[in-house]
Amino acid sequence: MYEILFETLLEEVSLTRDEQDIIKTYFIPRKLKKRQFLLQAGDVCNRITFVEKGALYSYSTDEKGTQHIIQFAFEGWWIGDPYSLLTKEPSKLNIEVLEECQLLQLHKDNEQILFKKVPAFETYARIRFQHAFIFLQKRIESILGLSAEEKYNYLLKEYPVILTRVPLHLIAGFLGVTPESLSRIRNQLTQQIPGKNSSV
Amino acid sequence: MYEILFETLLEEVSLTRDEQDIIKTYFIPRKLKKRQFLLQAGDVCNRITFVEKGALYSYSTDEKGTQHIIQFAFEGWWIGDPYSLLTKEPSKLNIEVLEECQLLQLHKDNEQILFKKVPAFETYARIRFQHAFIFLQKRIESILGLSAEEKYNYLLKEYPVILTRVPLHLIAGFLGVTPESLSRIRNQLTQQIPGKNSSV
DNA sequence: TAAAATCGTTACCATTTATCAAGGAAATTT
DNA sequence: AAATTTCCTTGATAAATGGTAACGATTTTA
Repeated sequence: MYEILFETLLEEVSLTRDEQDIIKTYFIPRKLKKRQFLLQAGDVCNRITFVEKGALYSYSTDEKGTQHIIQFAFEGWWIGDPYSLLTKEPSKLNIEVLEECQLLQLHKDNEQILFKKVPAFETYARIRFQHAFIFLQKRIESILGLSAEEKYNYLLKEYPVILTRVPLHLIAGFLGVTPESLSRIRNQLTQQIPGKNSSV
Repeated sequence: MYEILFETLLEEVSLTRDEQDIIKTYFIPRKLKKRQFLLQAGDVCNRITFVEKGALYSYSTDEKGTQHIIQFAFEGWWIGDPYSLLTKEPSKLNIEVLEECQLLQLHKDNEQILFKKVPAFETYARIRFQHAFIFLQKRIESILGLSAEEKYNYLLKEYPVILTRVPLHLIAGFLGVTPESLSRIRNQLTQQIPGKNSSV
């Protein structure tokens, strides 16, 4: 149940058995089925969620009904709405299940308690945000100036796992293009491959 | 010299006089003039930089020579290349001075030492990355699905300070549009304003 | 102060991407 | 198994944005 969590934590910090047991007591397991919501827009987010198994994604919906995909989350990833968590304002995000999930949730009050009891857990939190920040910075770099085709290729190269587990119209929402455009791009790409490199 | 730094830190965590003195000893002051580089692509970034006074920006340059603006930094902000800092790989970013700067730099080894000596400083680092993460998440949300005009209006509303201190072609690079497009957008907007709301 | 570089704008045309509409394949539900 | 929904694709057209070039205005440099 907590295998992936501690694998993930131990990649970044050292934790004694005792510390691991303390941490364990504050995480609450939760199962969700496909299409269920972990968070609905309008609710305040007050837990961070670790994915032991399954897949989810967070998104906002604009006036036209277009989904803007903020994040996907698979095994070993964290998901939540840090803005709502910080400000206590109602979230503008939905977090929805893509594949049946085994989750571990930590209430933000308990997170603060854990920071005190297990300083290494706060170190982990810092490192986690640091990584998440880098991830987003790279994503922004990939969004700025890249054409839709280049963005898709970037995803294909850097995060192929997303392509294999997420429907294309959500990937379109992640890249900021329409599903139709993404479909056309993929069509073009497959037509380029067949006979190796045409210029040889 | 360290006024803004401690103002900024004390907004998030408590620090005794002693702790403040310890922190002070690890930060190295540095002055840079307009157009000088804090970091050049190819160099490894091993310091984080706090801006006491002035303005800088970080960017990458693609094959076509287009600048992708990653970040601006003004008084009270941090700047660096966290990816290069983490991986020790040569940075792909340039960090250049926009307005003469008074900076405070912390070497990453000293940052680790500070985390041990002053735990509250690590707490601050966590909070800082948390805020930075939220900032980027909002930026991504604004980039996805928003038209160039909407992106500009978003910037105008949320970060007007940027508009007042940064040349327009850099703002274009920040929004991911060409300077020409941004110019056209601004032109359209000024033509809409004149007689209040035309539908009244 | 003269020369050079930077910055912002505009015009024209090309390209990319979105939008609207329709239809088929596959998965899910009944 | 039939019906429904979801997912992906394709075509035709419209809208948004980019690329190139040229022009002053301003700032910086010599």
